Amino acid sequence: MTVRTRFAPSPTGFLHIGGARTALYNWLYARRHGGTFLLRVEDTDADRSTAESIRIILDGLQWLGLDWDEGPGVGGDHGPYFQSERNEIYDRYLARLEASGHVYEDEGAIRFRVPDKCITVSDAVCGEVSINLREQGARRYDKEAKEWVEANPDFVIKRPQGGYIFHFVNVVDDIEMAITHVLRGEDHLSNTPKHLALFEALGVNPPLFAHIPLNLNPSGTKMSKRDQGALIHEYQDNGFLPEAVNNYMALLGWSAKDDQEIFSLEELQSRFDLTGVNSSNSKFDYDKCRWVNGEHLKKLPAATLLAEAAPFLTRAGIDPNDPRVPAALELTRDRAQLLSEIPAVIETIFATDVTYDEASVAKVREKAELPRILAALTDGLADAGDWSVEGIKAAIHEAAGHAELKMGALMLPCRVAVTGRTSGADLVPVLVLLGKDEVVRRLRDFGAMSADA
RNA sequence: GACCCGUUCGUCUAAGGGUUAGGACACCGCCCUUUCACGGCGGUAAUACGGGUUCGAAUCCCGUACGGGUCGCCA
Repeated sequence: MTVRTRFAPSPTGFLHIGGARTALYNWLYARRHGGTFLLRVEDTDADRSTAESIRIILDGLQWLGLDWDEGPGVGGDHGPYFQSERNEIYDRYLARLEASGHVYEDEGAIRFRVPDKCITVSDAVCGEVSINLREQGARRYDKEAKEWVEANPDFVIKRPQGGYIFHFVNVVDDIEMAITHVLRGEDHLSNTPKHLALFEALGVNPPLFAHIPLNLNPSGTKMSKRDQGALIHEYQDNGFLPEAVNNYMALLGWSAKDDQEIFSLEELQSRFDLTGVNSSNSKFDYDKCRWVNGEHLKKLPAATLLAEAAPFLTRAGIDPNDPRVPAALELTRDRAQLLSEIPAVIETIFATDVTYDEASVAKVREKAELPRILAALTDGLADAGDWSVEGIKAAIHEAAGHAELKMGALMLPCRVAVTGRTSGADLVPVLVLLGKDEVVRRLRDFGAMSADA
């Protein structure tokens, strides 16, 4: 039997990390087993679904690289893939339930007759879970009034106005689309007996269910769209790599059972397994997510790094086509965890004016011998014969000798004079990229500025 | 509130009856680097609690506490 999994988002206007992770697990499972991953849009609630809100979700999946084999834009033999276009199919299934006496009308709505028996979900992650829907549904807790009210355990599957309800369309579509494995959030575990009852009434064997634990925010409550890291499009804006986001999402709720933390998508594909999915909720850790991104950044091929960083460079006023950019980018690999942090590391190379950081300047001015250091540096570098890493090092070394100081004593003043701050990219390569004239000019300017002050 | 699921360092997790309870992020220290980082080494830090079962429990069972979820003519 070929594995068929699906991601079935409802268009809410954003792709939430919880949804994205569900999509990832389904995608990985299908890819791992040579199966089919399909995308179905659950837009039965017409108020919320707009072309725009659907587009955002599709864009998010595309950015992550979670391509679907059937669904919007690619078609397939089990379409249409929008629930809003599948009414004729739902009508047909409803007719079957009517014929077998499983439904009845109640004030215009159609209710499904819930069986009075214990229904057991055999879940690949949670084990066996049993519920009697008739007993469970006989009363309902009114949260506002904080009291119990009588309830009809037979749940509605079609509104008086004609629209079908989630539980019903979800089951019908999983049948029609021949879904074999349903991996979804644990918030659906309590709904699953309803779905099993529908499968049984329709005489169809249910798919295998695997309810995955939820991702919580750092305070331990459900991630809302306001929580840091909740929205996929923000990862893109903030300078994350899609592969790193997939890596981190995979780690939230799944383990390869060894000590590996950094995975390429291909590795994830070959390693992902339901037995590695754990059963308790996890809290989102933005710092670790950043670290994972940094690790991926270090491994990126030069050309890819340039392509990924380009929009961020442009935004910071650096021309990605500048011939010095590839070399400059190499200086950022150990210093930036996000693409968005890259410009700050190297912008001084491309700037026409140095921006001096007050604290950094103050630190250097504490030194009594600063004028002597700057003079030695300026003269030494101006006379440097070979403007290369080795040549510059030799020149600085020589300058230190003339000033009767150690080379280390010159490096920080040089850094502040040339770049404006005490921290940044490896200094000597920066000097190389800057060019001798510019470096000497900056040293002179800083020297003059310090003499005035 | 009823029902369901869960509980190992602050966080993500490993250990499926016998380990000095392992790794990673974060944090702290040392080393390396004549700059800034990376890196290396080391440290602080966990089996929620109480009962069983067993020669032996993080691991199996029961209870309690805590957390999450579901209880719609939302998905």
